[in-house]
Amino acid sequence: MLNLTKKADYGLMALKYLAEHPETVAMSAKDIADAYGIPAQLLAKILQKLTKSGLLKSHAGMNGGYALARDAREISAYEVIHSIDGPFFITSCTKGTNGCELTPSCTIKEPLARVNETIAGVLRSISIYDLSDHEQTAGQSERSSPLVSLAR
Amino acid sequence: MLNLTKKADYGLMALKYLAEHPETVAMSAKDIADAYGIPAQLLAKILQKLTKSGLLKSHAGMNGGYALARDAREISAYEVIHSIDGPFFITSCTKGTNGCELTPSCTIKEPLARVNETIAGVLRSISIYDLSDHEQTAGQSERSSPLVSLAR
DNA sequence: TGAAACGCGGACAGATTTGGTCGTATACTA
DNA sequence: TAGTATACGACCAAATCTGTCCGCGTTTCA
Repeated sequence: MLNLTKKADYGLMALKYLAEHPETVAMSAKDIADAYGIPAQLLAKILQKLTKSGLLKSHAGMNGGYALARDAREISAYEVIHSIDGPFFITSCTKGTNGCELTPSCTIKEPLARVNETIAGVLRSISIYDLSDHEQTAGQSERSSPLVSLAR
Repeated sequence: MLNLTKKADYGLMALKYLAEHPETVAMSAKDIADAYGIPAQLLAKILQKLTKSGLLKSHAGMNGGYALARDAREISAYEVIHSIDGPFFITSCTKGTNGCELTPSCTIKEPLARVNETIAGVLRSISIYDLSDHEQTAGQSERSSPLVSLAR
């Protein structure tokens, strides 16, 4: 199906939300969850993962919560998805540490590995900032660089 | 996890196999399954789907089997995946016919829809022929066109 | 004309993944 | 020390995926 898990969606939404509220020092998992109507405890676990990956900073205790560890422009969708869902591979055989032993004749994964890398590149080129609504819709200044360039 | 299902893998492998044996009039599902060591009955159902989608031609009866309905260059990986796994969307909310009603605030899917379209474009640009081993590794004549070009 | 080889298609069971909850421990603040 | 928040593991339910079984229609060939 080639789709992200709901967890990754939630993670992206949460980071987007944080990016849109830069004035707030920290937002609790519950605040964000309520804003989007997603399960608070589930989101909490997702944010914990993102914290462990270094994308978020956490602060326990009263008035605690989460905040972006870096500028929204410096956090790519790829990092978020990778942190939550783990390394993704388009082919199911590339999963294990050892290639598909069962089907040594699976010669298909070599070409698809390039496709995989292309998709990863696309996701790497998207930042949380790109996802968020930044109202200053002036000229598309930093839109000059192509999102993808794939050479063989 | 953003990966293809095993069925899609199997389907691509089977088409690749057919593309590499153009001299054969028809190959039975069992033949292909044996060649790769994948479950024959499962592959049979996959090939049936591909037949219904018009990517394969089938022939029942003795010495029957499947053959590519078009030239391998004219069948894209996108078509194969789409036939087997159905329409894929990177975001889980874009799934239903109606957007995510539960979370009307899910403003994330709009930017990701473009990513989705990019990935689809990549897959559309890959043909079964690209996957197969075509021994005439002369000059990369038809490799001049870029696989992806994404403008905003 | 009948048997063998093959595609067609639904039903279904087992395995795996995902989504979500609960409980408890820990950290910080007032 | 009470209250609020993160941290983390165990656990369950639902959905999905993988694979099998079975009966049927079709074609070929002896």
